[in-house]
Amino acid sequence: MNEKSVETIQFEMATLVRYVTSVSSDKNGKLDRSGYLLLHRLSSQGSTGVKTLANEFHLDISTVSRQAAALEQKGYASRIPDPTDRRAYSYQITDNGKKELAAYKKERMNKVKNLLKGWSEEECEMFGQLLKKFNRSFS
Amino acid sequence: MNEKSVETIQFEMATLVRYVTSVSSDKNGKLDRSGYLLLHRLSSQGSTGVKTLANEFHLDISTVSRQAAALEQKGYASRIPDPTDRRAYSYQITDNGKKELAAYKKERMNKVKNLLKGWSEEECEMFGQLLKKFNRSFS
DNA sequence: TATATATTATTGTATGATACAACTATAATA
DNA sequence: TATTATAGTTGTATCATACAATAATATATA
Repeated sequence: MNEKSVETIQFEMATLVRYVTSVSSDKNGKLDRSGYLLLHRLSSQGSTGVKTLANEFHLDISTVSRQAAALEQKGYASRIPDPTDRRAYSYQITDNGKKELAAYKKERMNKVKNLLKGWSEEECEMFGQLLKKFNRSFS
Repeated sequence: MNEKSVETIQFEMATLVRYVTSVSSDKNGKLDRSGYLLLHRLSSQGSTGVKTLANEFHLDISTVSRQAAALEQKGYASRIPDPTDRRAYSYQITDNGKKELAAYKKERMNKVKNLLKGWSEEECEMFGQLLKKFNRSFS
């Protein structure tokens, strides 16, 4: 394994996170990054409870619990009691949530598109696939 | 611009940040991610004040001020008064800071190396370069 | 020179994202 | 039935960030 490549990846990864972490602070009770990912999951793979979500995301249940509660509070998801297990709930995306998810995604895509100005088609494709592959390796 | 690529990048980027953001919680007063980047900067480009650092990092001065104070508190950097301007200070990495920087970097590299198992040399190289290019586009 | 303005940095306060620990309620098991 | 396991929430803590207010000093202007 080429040390230099690993070094670059490691450093640029930290740098990237610093950039992306800069609070977007859209405010107005809209979606935030964590809510976006959660809502995306609910939208693309259907309703489920916080435990499952936490496992999938490799996050603590308490973290997801709060994120889900925030989504519900904003009206983007609804908390539905499990009829077969009175401890359990599942979160389901609402129509309003679908709208906001689409809007937020569009906004994110515009930002990324802007950063990708001057990139070739191949580079974009490659970058996306490598990011995806890297993320898969966390699981 | 291929929408699909942008969509992938945008989504995987959010996912990546979620993974990396998971609190490492090494504790013990050691380095954290922000301290690592700051110390790296001080090490590779020399001493300077928080304003310059904040500009370079695209962070608020207050954020860097706290990060620098944390480094000083841990003994990894020292706060040196500017002899020509009594408002100003520069932060200089200490020997202890150099040691900790090297140790932290090594630790990070091991983690990344682990995630990169099974990747080809070319993929690693490409991923590093694309991350770098993407980060440059923030500036 | 005296006053006004700009600059460097710190500190107070707030939010987002996360974890761990304590707890409640319910289910499953021995 | 008594114990243990499970789903979820809430309290508390840390890291990472921003914005606003402030202190001290430097620079510019009247």
